[in-house]
Amino acid sequence: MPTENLDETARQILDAASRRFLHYGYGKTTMSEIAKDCNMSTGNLYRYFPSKLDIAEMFVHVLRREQVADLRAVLERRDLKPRDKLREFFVVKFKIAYERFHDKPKAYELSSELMAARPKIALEWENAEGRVLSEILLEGAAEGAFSVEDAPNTAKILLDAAYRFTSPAVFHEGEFDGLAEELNGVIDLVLDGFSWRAAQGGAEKRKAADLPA
Amino acid sequence: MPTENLDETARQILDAASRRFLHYGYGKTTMSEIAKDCNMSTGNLYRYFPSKLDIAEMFVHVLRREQVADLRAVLERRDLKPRDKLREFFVVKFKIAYERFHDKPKAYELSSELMAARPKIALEWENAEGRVLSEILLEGAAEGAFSVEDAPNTAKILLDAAYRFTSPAVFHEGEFDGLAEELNGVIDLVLDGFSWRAAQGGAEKRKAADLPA
DNA sequence: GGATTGAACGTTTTATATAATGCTCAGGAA
DNA sequence: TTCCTGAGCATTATATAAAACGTTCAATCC
Repeated sequence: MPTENLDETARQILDAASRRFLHYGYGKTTMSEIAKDCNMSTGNLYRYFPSKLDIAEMFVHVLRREQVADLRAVLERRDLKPRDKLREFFVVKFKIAYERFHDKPKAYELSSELMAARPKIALEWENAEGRVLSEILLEGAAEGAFSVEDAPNTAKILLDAAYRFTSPAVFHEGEFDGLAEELNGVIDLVLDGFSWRAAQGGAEKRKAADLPA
Repeated sequence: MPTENLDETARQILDAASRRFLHYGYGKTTMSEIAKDCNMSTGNLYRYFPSKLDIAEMFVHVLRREQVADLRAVLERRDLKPRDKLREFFVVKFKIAYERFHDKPKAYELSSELMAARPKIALEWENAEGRVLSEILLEGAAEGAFSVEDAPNTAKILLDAAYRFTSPAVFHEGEFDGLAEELNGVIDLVLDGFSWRAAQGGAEKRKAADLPA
């Protein structure tokens, strides 16, 4: 997905659309409004974007790049050990989801509509986050703090375990503090799981023999 | 919530309503249809239920009692050790959510509408499940398999960690096997966490000193 | 007198008509 | 030739009218 190598006109269109998306929402901004903001005709918009939905896709692409950058910033902090980075990764992700939902309801609505129309781009985003998390895991493995057999898969499992705190479809009211505490509880348990695996000298595999016939 | 000590007429109403709810959905079944099925007037329905929504509430109450009974059956199995009960608890809960969503879409829709109108009853249900899970944890603690400081709170944390696999708002397609595998990955990690805590001889507390200033 | 009815009320849902929107493309401007 | 326009088309959204619905209660029945 290009976002720097955009024609200047395309950037102008994207900016105008973004302002209206944030203020009025996707459904309430029209192509002719965007065109008027840019002093051009509706037809000309289509020389830079195939459709209105593609403008929206580029818009959330920019938003999400910022989010992934915030998460990557956690990875690059020098003052945190891998275990603390792991916790901080999810705290930041939780805050992003919570604040987005509460402060930018229009952006949330836009994301929802886009996900419904373009399910695939949700996967790309998850993968980008998973890659950052994998790097944290590998760093921890290198230092002996974790014992990670398959970093991408472990990252996916961790993202699953924290899903409750990062899925925007879930938040309801001013329950931030309670949720944050529960998230820390999950992270505590997960970190203890890693401690156990590290102490065992390797990733534990579930033993099928333990299950009844 | 009473469900056995129901007037026979109330039971008749509930049965008629349930059939229509499952077949046509909540919105598409009318009070006059229910009344006609029971050979009575619409007015008479209100002598047994305060409103249509209360009939729906009783309907899902019955459904969910069955689900909690399925979960409690796991607790009472003699052939499973506590750790396996914990895994089985979540596998059963996952299957319930998945099959409900795929096989009984109308019941799912009904649940959603009821949750929107009566948010409190979702909490009751969660608490009922949490109680069963707490008992599994306490059993494990008694045998030394787990080290659990606060069983209800730990149960809540575990339910959070498995939220991805039990929230009906999440399922999309025939992704059952993949999700089941990920759920087992989460359980593996959680069980390793419990192993660590048991080995440490007590529930680990997160140390604030570990976090940077 | 206690149990039941069904017409009547205010509200919600649905059906319909009307306006607005996303997008295309033949033609004009640079 | 290259870039741009805006009227026109099919579709979607909005506004409005009509029907149906949940609920109540005075009248009716047993």
